[in-house]
Amino acid sequence: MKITAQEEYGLRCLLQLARVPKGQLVSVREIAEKEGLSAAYVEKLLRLLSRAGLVHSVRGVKGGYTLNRPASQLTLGETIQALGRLETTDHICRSFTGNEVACVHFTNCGIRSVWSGLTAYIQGFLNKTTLDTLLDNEYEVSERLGKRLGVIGN
Amino acid sequence: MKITAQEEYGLRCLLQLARVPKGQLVSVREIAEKEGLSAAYVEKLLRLLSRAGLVHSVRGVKGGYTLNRPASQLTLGETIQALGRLETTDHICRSFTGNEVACVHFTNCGIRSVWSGLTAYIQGFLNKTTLDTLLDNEYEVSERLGKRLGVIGN
DNA sequence: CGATAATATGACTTTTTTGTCAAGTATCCT
DNA sequence: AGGATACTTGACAAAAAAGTCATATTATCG
Repeated sequence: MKITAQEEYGLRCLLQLARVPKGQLVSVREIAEKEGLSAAYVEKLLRLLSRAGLVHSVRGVKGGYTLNRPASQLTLGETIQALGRLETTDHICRSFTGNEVACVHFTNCGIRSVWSGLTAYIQGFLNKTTLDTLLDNEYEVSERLGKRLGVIGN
Repeated sequence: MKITAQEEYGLRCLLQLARVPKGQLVSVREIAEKEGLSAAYVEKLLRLLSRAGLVHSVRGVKGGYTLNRPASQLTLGETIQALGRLETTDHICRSFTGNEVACVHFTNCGIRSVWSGLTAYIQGFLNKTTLDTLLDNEYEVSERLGKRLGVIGN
């Protein structure tokens, strides 16, 4: 149960786009520099986000990427889905079949209902969280840091 | 954001132990057969659970594995922790540093508080769920299957 | 005691996920 | 037009996770 690299880094790249004024293009190179990632990798991540329809690109000199919708209308859920996919129970049952063709617990599984409850909740959480919220948090954090110094929190 | 193979299969092996009367030993071979996994793999998974103190083993002919505590006192949280670890925010910050030594958002991160909220909730969910609950679910499922046939549900 | 049936362990192989590269296409600017 | 700057893409390389193997150790039973 963990957050994958693609999810984490992809989200960060998306937030870089969310930080600039609406419609302004940001180049891969800029993002790569700000995030401390290679340009090639950022490119790959943005491609994933682009395929999912969260961002779009403009080619050529002065080109770059931009969000397709304002950050207030982009959810963490969609983002994760685009970058790594929060597995559905169905998906889990299909993946973990051991050496058999189908899961041995197919007709009688006590785990399934728990995973399905868990993923539904996580979905709820992620779908309710919009990207502008993350930026707001950020703002609050720097506010606090301005006053009392060095506290990291959890 | 997904359930890893170790978590899923490890949990299933643990449930095999939870299904037999208290103190009764179950051999790796038995579990492997019932779960459709290789004996070597089951061995590895049980070792993880054993290191974490959830089960213990008895060697030699007639040996096998058994739970250290009744299923009602074993939580999903502990199990996941033993098998794959639900990452803490701290852990996330340390892993995802890109090409830098430390995360570029270290002092001002809007993502961190969201991940930390999310993992805390998931923890809550997992820690409240005990293994006997999973077995109860299973029982209910087979009850239902006994009456009306073929329904899988999500 | 010796054969057998178990667990124990660390090294190894395979597969998946991460991340990079190189070659291509579009656009802008002079 | 031609050079520079950006995105596009699929193949490749590296690293991590999953899964296997060979060998050692322990206990029971005849």
